[in-house]
Amino acid sequence: MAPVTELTVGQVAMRSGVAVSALHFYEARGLIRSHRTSGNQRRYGRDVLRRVAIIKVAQEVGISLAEIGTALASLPEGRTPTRDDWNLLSTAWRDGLDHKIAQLKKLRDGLTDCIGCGCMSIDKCPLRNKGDRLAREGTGARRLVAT
Amino acid sequence: MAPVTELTVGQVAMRSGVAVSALHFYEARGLIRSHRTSGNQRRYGRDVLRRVAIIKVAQEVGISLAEIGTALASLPEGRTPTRDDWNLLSTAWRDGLDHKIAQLKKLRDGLTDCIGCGCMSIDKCPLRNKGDRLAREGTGARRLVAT
DNA sequence: CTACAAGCTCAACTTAACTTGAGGTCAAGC
DNA sequence: GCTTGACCTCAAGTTAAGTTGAGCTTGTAG
Repeated sequence: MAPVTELTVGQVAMRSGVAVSALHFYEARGLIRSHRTSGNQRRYGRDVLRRVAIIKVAQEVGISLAEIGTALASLPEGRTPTRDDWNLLSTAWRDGLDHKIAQLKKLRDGLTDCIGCGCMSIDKCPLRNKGDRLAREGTGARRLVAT
Repeated sequence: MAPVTELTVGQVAMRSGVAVSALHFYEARGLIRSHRTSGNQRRYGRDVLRRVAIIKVAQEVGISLAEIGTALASLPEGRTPTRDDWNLLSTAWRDGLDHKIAQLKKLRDGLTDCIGCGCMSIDKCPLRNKGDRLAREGTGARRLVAT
């Protein structure tokens, strides 16, 4: 009964709101997968929509495609992510988000505290030191919110 | 009395914790400035330390170098930023920070709400839609925390 | 059966924020 | 007066996450 309703790239692009080129890109990165028609055109299962949705949400939370890829790879291959899968991922990501929020708050509070002092001394300013510690958290990441 | 104690790039790099190449880069971007010795070497006034500190803090808060440059440009040319100057900048940036924190919180809460639903439908999931709106906030910015 | 939209691949371009390297100069110690 | 380390300039490379374009193939509507 349920006709497996395969989707073309264009359709996925339209329904997910990401560009076709981005879908190609995600596929090259192993984040999504497709099979091909006899004419070499991509066809996607419905699960791709959910995967793309997850990708976008995760990105907004500040997770890199690489990390998203790792997380998605942990899901049963080719299966539509279940509620439990999603549960796992979102919980982990939410924790990361909490962490990030906490960091920003610290920064903001430091900013507030520092408004009066005007020192910004590298050695003495609490804001600077807080910042340094923050900046060193990731391994060699120089991008702002790499993690 | 106060010997104006000029600093070399190397010294600034050491004391500020940023690479020499980064200082060159900031200078090229107009974020800091130096004058040259007869032998064409850079010499910095002490104010550069504060400027660099401001740059780093602002970056951690997710402000781009371009924006930082604009803000710094509004400071009296060549003067060591005063407490009032810093006050102005930090207040403005703190507002941005508050905004960003609020956004992330919304996202986190959406994530929490969605844990059970497992839907992630593009059209119906509140998280997705919230995210979309968020993503469209900046003008064509595709980088995560461009603003 | 023929347009023409939609797909395909692959390479190159984009932006931010730097880093790395090549090739050459300056300054300070011995 | 020479060696060594810090500087200088300028060009090219790097990463992330895609986009853009060229040149070619598919598929579908009329």
